[in-house]
Amino acid sequence: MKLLLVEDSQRLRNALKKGLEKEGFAVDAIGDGAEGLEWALAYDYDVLVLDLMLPGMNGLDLLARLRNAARQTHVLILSAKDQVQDRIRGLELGADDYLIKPIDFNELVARLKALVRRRYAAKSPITTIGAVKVNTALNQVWCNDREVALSPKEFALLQFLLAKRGRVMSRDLIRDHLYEGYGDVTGNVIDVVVCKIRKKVRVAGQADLIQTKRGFGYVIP
Amino acid sequence: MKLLLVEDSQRLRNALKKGLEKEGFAVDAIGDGAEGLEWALAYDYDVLVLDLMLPGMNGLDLLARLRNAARQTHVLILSAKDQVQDRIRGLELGADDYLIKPIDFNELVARLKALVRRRYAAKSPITTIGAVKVNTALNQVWCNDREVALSPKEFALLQFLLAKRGRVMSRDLIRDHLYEGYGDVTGNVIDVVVCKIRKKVRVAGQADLIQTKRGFGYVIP
DNA sequence: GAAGATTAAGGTTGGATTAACGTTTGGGTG
DNA sequence: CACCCAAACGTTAATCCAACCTTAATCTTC
Repeated sequence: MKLLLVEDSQRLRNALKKGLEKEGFAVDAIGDGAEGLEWALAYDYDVLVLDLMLPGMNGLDLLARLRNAARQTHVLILSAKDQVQDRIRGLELGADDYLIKPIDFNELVARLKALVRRRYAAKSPITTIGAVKVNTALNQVWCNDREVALSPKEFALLQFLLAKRGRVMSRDLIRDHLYEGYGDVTGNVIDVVVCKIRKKVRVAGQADLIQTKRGFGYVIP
Repeated sequence: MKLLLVEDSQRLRNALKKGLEKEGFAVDAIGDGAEGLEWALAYDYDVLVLDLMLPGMNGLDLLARLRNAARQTHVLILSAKDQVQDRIRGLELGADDYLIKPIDFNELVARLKALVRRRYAAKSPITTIGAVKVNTALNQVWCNDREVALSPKEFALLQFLLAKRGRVMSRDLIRDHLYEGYGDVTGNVIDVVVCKIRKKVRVAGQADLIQTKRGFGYVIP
């Protein structure tokens, strides 16, 4: 899940980035409003976390211009306790949710996941495919009623393919969704991660959860 | 692959033209903004590479007018590092991608190819012809409600003929689209691929999806 | 130092390409 | 008009190479 974080304070920015990455998000973190808008317009993020007080360009302006460019990216606003008017304005401009600083990290994660779920039109955080059950809210995977431990990256990949279920995802697309920035990651990383997931989530006598379409990419059918 | 390059500096223009032609693009290179707009409107380019700093007409104006004329041509912007505002404006106006000077030529080529791919993939995703249904978004082909697996090359060829439906495509044209850059592909490759597609997508008692116009090429009528 | 992420290397598979040969087409000729 | 021939096209089989899978080693991070 690709996430853009636009936040003034470097302390908070770094802390959030780290925490969110542990939760399986691929985070691009920007400190400047104008630059943030640039990134938001240039790429297709799953969700945007937006502080309202920004140098370069005000958070509300950023949001307005994003919506003006007809972008539907889900946006969660971070605001101070006394910025009631701004918060209202933000929701009017098409923000999808907001949190008041100081932030409860777990609540932030929960709300972000809800937004992502909404984006992919999944009603429930739990998906069951054959003998495999995935809970995207708790980052848990069950296989034949036994929990299997996936690493953050493994889980992120599984979750992404699940969100795009039925569609074949090329390695390029997967890479862009699992890693920050664009196009820098090379090699066979994706292959290896897929291999590991398969090994962990394998049920004897059954087709693999993740199938490969040679020359195109991977799918969960 | 028809490409329009609108770039002020003659040095860069010539260099890019040569390089891109070596990569298999058919390049029209223009140095003036107003003239560039004329060309962009006059022909149906696969992709437009647009410098922002131009004599005659500003690159952003050019882009605005192009979109104003309802042209969907994919546009890649070239800008200097400090032109953040212009870049944002460009993306808002409907540019599809941008690169910051100085340009990494390989990255330029990679991104241009991605844009062209997007162009041919993002038409209407589902086409039905007789008993055959093609979903270009999912890389799937259905024949009599049974999915048939096409290889990447087979799919690319089918997709190309579909995009040009009704028009007879010569082997040369097809080759140029399927084998960008490498140029000298000889032999009967196209014939073989067509044969394979036909075999896979054949419906008893019905004319083949792909028809051959002897001496001219292939069509999907 | 332990878990996870990434790179590297080897083995395997299947698509791409070539080449050879069979088939059709269309026009020229008696 | 029937025939023939050459070029264009169709099909199949064999070879080659790129994509893929897996394991192991190396690099990061906490």
